[in-house]
Amino acid sequence: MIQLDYRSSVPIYDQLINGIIRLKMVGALKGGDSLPSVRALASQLGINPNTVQKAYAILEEKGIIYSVSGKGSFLSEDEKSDRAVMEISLGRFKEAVEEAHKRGISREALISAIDEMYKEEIK
Amino acid sequence: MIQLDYRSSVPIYDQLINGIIRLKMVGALKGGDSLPSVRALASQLGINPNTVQKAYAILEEKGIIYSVSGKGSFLSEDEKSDRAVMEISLGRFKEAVEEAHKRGISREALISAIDEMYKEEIK
DNA sequence: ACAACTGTACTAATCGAACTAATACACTAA
DNA sequence: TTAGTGTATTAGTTCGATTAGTACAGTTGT
Repeated sequence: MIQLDYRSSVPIYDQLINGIIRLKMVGALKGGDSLPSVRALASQLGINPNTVQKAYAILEEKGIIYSVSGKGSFLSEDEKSDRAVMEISLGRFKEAVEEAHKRGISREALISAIDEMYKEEIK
Repeated sequence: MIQLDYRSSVPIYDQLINGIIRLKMVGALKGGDSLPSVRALASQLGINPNTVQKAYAILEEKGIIYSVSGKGSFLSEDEKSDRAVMEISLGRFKEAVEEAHKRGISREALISAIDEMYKEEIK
């Protein structure tokens, strides 16, 4: 499920958005799957329904989910959605790369950091 | 100089900290160099002296600068400081790598993103 | 000694975004 | 009809960041 860190400065709705995107990236959620209702997810996580709705609204705006009044919210199935998800995930990484680049960190230092994280899979 | 984005959700004092670290990474500031006084930098940037002091206090805590009452604030010269700076810069990047890893993004996709940013230097 | 700087410390007030709370309405399905 | 869904709106709360003002101690140059 989605892990929330209430102490983090990252807004809850942002953590929700990231969580759902991640579940899709990992394959735990697929196109057409239904999401928990606004109220259900809110009570499950102990937060306000408005916060969930805000997250859903933003995800819908990005074309990653779609909502139908009276029925529920579902993950989009078109490939545009897939691209949006990858775009967002890579987008954050690119920001970090740009930041590192501005600081004069070498390409090799970055790749080392990556390999350190991915080493289990390299062998 | 240091660029501030007042619209950003990143606190001003954090932007200050990053800015100074970046100036050191790039070599614009070196060990022993004096920093602007708390009041001078504040008025130059149009912010409150307390905000600058907070940034300086945190930088001092990390060993990146040191302050002397009545004299001013200066960049540390020991290599421990250099390591701290690199640590912090790389630390943010590593977080991004971990995030991408959790999402199932491949090592190759990350390296492509890096090369895209560093392409001018590769040729 | 004095004036003009420096860093440091403290308290109070302000501001804004995030979040909560409560309610209402329209749609869908059993 | 009843119970679930999404959506919308308004008001209030909470908390961290920031500002504001003041004070004190050390340094430097005159």
